[in-house]
Amino acid sequence: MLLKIDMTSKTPIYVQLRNEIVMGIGKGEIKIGESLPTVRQLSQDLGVNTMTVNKTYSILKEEGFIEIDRRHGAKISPKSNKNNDYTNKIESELLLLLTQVNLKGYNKVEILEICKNIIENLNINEIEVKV
Amino acid sequence: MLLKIDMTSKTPIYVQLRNEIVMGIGKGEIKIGESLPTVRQLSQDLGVNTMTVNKTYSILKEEGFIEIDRRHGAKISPKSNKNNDYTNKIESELLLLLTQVNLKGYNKVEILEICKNIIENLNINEIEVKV
Amino acid sequence: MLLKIDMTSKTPIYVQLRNEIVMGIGKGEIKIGESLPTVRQLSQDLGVNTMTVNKTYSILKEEGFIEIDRRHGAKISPKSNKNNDYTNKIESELLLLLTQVNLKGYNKVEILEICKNIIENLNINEIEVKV
Amino acid sequence: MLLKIDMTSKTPIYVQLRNEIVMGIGKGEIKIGESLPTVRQLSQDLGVNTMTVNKTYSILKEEGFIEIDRRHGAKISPKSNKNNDYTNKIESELLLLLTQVNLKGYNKVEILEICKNIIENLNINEIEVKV
DNA sequence: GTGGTCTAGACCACG
DNA sequence: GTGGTCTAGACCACC
Repeated sequence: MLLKIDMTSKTPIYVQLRNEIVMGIGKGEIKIGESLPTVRQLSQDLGVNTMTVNKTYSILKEEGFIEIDRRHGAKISPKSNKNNDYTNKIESELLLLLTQVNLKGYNKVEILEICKNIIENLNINEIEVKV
Repeated sequence: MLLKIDMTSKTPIYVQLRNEIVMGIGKGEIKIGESLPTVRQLSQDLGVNTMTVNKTYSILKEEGFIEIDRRHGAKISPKSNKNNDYTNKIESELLLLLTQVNLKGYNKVEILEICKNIIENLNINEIEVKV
Repeated sequence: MLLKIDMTSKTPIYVQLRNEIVMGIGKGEIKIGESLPTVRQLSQDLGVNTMTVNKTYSILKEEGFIEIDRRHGAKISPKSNKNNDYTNKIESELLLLLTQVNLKGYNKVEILEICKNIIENLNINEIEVKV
Repeated sequence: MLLKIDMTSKTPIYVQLRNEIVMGIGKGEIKIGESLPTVRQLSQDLGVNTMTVNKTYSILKEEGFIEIDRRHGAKISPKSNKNNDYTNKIESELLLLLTQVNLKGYNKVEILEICKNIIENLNINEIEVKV
């Protein structure tokens, strides 16, 4: 999995890193049960502070994407509970996003098409097999 | 249009306000050509500084959602240009979001259903009529 | 001469109007010695305040582009003195503008080409004949 | 780089500052990759508010002249994308400016000479080497 | 340390 | 009347 960070982005580094890892899991580049690099390793590779990577891992753990095993570091979590709070939050973000697409001049059919295209390419099978 | 701000949120006030107004336009609560409250009025109503509201309006103007008419203040913009940069940005956010939904255990059909529900309730007709 | 005003522009109306008239003179759409509309007439046509048009005319007079004759209104001035102060001001604006073009990635040849194209289309002959 | 602000000018401080910095980059007084002073430092040196400098930096960032690196502050951007919207805007300003020079009594040859002089002294080579 | 956000006032340009 | 600019402080998020 290749992790790219833009130091000049407005988005905090720890958020970028979190997003990249989530995308990596989604794409199947890193599989359930596999380990993430150690905090020290990753921070060195990226040239960022260890605190930054640490914060990223804490968030991923909090969100249920990874589990932190004291002995073996951070592993991709096999659980994928449908968490209502979390899902609601994402749905409201989705609403905001699609509203903007709407206001930018796309009609319902076009917006649905955009969504379909994205959904088609989601790496869902791999995950379902594991679960 | 009811604008609610969470003072304890981590999200900056001016961003919350921007999002609320975009949603308000999307829902048709405020229509194209209508005026937004004056900076002073809104800042007083919300109990925030005028510069905060000012910044919100500047962003909305920059994004093309409103226009500032020197004579009559801020109005909802009738323009809805499909801007490629902007659309690409939103699409990548959409990808991230749907990946998360995916990882939370929803399959393709379910995710598509979520999108469909949201799209159904978008207030597109009203907007098209106005344009 | 067609004068177009954008009420939602960041540029003040009286400046837009001043610029449009200068361009009109430059293009030869209105010739030396001819009259501009009265303040009242123009303000009514454009749907702007008479003070606004008044301010535009004052500036044009100040800059030497028009002369205001109490009996016959505003006429395009036949004089075109090379005023050092004014020219210096324009040159520094020119420097700023060309510097930006430069920083946007155009080289000397390209920038010169841009200038040449614009200069070619200036309506200089008409003016020189009049003088 | 020496930055001079005219407190009595009609031009907003943040615009003056923006122009001065663009000129500084153009002249090669500050080179690509180098850092601008911190917001606090510069605001103190100039005797203006931090928010004023902040606004200047935001605009320069928006225009692509600088990048804000979370770790090291504001740096001169190596990018120099030819942006069509931006270029068109500058070209119409150029047309207005050259029309004024024209109306002030300069003929085509003289105007071209003025442009040539300015272009000659643009610090283009330095920039191209750096890129 | 950095930039980002925010406040409670104020004054100005514009129309 | 409107939005735009500015100040002198403050606190926060990030690294």
